[in-house]
Amino acid sequence: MTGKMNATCFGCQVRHTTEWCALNDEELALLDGVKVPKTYEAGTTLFHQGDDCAGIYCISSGLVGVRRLDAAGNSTLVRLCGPGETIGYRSFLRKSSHRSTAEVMMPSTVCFIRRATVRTLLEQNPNLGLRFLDHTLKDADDFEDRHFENVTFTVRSRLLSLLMVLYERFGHLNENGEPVMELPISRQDIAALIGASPETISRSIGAVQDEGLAVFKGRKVQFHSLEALVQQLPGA
Amino acid sequence: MTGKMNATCFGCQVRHTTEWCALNDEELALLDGVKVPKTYEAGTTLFHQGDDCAGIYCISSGLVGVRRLDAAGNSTLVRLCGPGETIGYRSFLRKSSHRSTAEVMMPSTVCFIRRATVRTLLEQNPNLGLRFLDHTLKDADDFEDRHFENVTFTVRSRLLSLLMVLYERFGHLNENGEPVMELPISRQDIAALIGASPETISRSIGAVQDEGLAVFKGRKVQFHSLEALVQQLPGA
DNA sequence: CCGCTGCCTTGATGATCGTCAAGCAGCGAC
DNA sequence: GTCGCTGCTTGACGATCATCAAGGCAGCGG
Repeated sequence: MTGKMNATCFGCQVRHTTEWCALNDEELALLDGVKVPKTYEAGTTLFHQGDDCAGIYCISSGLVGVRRLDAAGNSTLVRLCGPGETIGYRSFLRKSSHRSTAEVMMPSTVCFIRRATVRTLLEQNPNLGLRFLDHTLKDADDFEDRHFENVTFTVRSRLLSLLMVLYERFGHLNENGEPVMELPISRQDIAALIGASPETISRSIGAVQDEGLAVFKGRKVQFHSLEALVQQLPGA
Repeated sequence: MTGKMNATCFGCQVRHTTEWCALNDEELALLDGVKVPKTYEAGTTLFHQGDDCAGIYCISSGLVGVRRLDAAGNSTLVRLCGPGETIGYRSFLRKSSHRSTAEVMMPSTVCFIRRATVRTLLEQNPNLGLRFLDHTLKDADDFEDRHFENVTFTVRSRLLSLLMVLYERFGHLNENGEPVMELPISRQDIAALIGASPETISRSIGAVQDEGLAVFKGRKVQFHSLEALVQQLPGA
């Protein structure tokens, strides 16, 4: 079942943040005609690691997690993608199979665009290619940053850093004007994201709580002061 | 001083592995006329973190290290670039300042190409843009892999992995048919690359040696058997 | 030849973090 | 309700790793 509001690309709320903002009306009509929008419930997988890349996915709402399997077969959350983000595009551009698994983390509506369609659009509109280039450049820089963080930060710092990133997307002020957030992912996934064991994360959260920076109740977090938290991050 | 052999792009040994393989003879002549080739000795820095991106650098021989400064001001080696690789191109494409410092690690000859020249070539030849896209895609995937490695591998595994990567570029068989290699970087830089302290690296090297996998003497390494070493890497 | 300096090693110690195991809270199924 | 499941927490322990400090060893200038 698909929500009425996002049924067409023209009405899509997040289009201007995606690669597709490079398209003109005619091209957008083409895209609109062949895209496959769908709402998924949490737990669904869009594609599996090793699958052929059949096309790319454009998230219109919700949250999708990208996972990778290690040598032992354990699935590790590598990153999160939200509304306005495109996934599977790198495998598409490299004409290779998927290097990771995409799993829906929250109820989400996602549009699928077949490989052939994207190719046609890319040939018609060179600006679309530049958008993909921009996206790839940003991804490369992001991964470089995260690699640097993992090497130079402690688990505690990485946790605080992740909390701030999540807050930017999922946080808000409650009725008392206090910054609060509902964590979109489990502690196990938090652990995988920052490269630590779930137990260590649990203890780290406890420590952050003891210092009065935030209060955790299940997946609900209430921060005492965002400024105090930012100050604790490496780099002043 | 510039070596005679690599004085022109047409004679450049590594051109077919660079982005410039997309250029036709006419475009190559343009590039050849304005490029600035130079040989640097070890220790020189090509550009500093935070500098404006004046153009891109194409390594024709030698080795260049990419460093980043952490909050405390320590410089940590992030990656190595060898002949046929282009550096500074992501800052150029994003029209931003350099996110890292490039330091010559071995005597190297490097060609500098001014920003305006690259722009002109990009406008003339769309294939060149595709080459840059490919390079960026590869970089993004590489960083994703390394992030995954850092999170899931131990220091020992990361060391062995790095040794194999270095061997592919700097290793060879000696007169007795044994695989040997001269390490291009210091232990401190090895430590930074894999995210560990120099002391831990020293001890890790000792352990690898005790197990008979390799013998280290200063920067000289002699492997007992590459197959045995590969088997020790995670993922069978 | 001496002393210096940078780089590497080694040892001792403690902090951090992973692992194993048990207990607990929430939650849906029945 | 209560059973069982899953995810989270806690404790105890050991392995790993960083830190501090001392010493060795080459290269180099005096």
